[in-house]
Amino acid sequence: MATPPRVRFAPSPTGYLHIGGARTALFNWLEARRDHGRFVLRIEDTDRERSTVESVQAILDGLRWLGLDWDEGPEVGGPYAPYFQTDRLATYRAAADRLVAEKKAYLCYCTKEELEERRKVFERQKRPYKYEGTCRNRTEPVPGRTAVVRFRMPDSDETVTFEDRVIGKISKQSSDLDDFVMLRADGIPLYNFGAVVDDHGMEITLVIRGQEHINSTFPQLLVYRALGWKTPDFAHLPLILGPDREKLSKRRHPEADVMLHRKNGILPEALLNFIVRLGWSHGNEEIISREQMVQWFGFDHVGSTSGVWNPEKLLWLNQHYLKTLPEADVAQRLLPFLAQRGVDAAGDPRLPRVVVALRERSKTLVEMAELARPFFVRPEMDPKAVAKHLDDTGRVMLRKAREALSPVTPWAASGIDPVLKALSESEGVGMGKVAQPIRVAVTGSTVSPPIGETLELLGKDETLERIDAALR
RNA sequence: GUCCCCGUCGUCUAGAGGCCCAGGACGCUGGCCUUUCAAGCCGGUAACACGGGUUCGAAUCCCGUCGGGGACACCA
Repeated sequence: MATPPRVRFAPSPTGYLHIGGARTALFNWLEARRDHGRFVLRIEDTDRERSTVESVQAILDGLRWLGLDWDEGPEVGGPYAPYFQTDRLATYRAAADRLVAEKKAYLCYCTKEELEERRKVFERQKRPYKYEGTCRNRTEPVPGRTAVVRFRMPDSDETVTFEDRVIGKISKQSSDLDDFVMLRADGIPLYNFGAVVDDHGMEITLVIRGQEHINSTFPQLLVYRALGWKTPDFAHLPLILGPDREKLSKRRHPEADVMLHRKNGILPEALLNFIVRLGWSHGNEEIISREQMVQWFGFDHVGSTSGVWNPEKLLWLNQHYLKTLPEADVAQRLLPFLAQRGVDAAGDPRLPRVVVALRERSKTLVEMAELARPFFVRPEMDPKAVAKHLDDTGRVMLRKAREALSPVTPWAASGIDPVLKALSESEGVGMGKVAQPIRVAVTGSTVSPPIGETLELLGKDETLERIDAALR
């Protein structure tokens, strides 16, 4: 507690920001914000085959959309720069050289083909693969080959243990580990080495990551020890599972894409709220603002059981935020969704009122935009709605309604509703018989806010014109 | 297969030995409200994986079984 924590989110830029990554980033961010610490963003771009600059951008965009700002990292710099691993190769080389000199690591000349061959043999024998140490005691280079650097596991078996902030004590036998590759021949580090060198170099005090990394913690711990470095604390977060109960992955779960949710009209507030409750809780609280998260967050209430993605709850939260955020704010965010549907409502004074009228009937901005469209442009008519409500009797009622409506002034729900009510009474029919034909005539569908409100928002001229058009 | 982690309603979870014949939320569902669709309000449904211990007492501690997931690369 004495020194503020330094935490980091270290994604590899091999695709868009996914939900699991976003949640890891969020927990790191919360930990840093709560405790006046620093949130570092480091890009682990050491997989040159798959890393792309587009992915880096996609990840930064995703984090920004969620409002997870980083104190150090790409585009903002910081005292431990650079923050891209491929810009830090000299550091890894130096650490690796030292380990080799101290015989805690060694040069390995085995080829990938040879290793692949051995791996197959192990597989056939149904034994877990482990590097066999072919080069462990080699003293001379193999001509014509370049060497990778391997970590030398302890000769005698021992128990490697650490105290996880979420799970508690976790241990493993070192004999279950093998001499893993730390550095490729071209000097680019592999995860278990690069992460350690950087976490130490960047003075990270707490490593927060997903449970899929528990097993890689053990070799990393041995690297810290070999280098004589103090180890950070670890907190392994429970996994997020897809509906099939398997780890949420880009390959099989489209909902793993953070930006897909944005496209689907989900608000970042809702996504964050949903994600934070997957694995963390604060009593019975369900609706949790960003400020409250920062205030309440702590690892004592992070659970250790995996959570399943639950789209209905996300939608429920989304509607909650749609209903409670200031309407001007929601209106602003709705604009691009309207634009996609050919509606330019920017600056239209009715927009915030339309938002208020629609937010309790929309779960997403997409739904809201669709319901909002008829208020700004002539709608296409839903044939089923027309057939049902604008049949002969419907049209007769619509004509009468039009006559009753035309003298109404001023044009407001408070004046419109009594007129329609009176009509339904004089005709001896329910309000539905009166309102539905009008609703279909002006919005093209059977669903809209209360009829008086709908007509008021639409305006008198537009209302009467649409009724006339429907009557034609 | 080996190793690691996990196991409370369908789902997210509260629960840190008696407050629990288990609470909240989403979903589903009955009702109310109602001019549509919603929203809202009231009610219902549904869980401590199983078996042994420890204890006066266990969802909570220990062991085992079963189940689920994760990791086993010159990916991260």
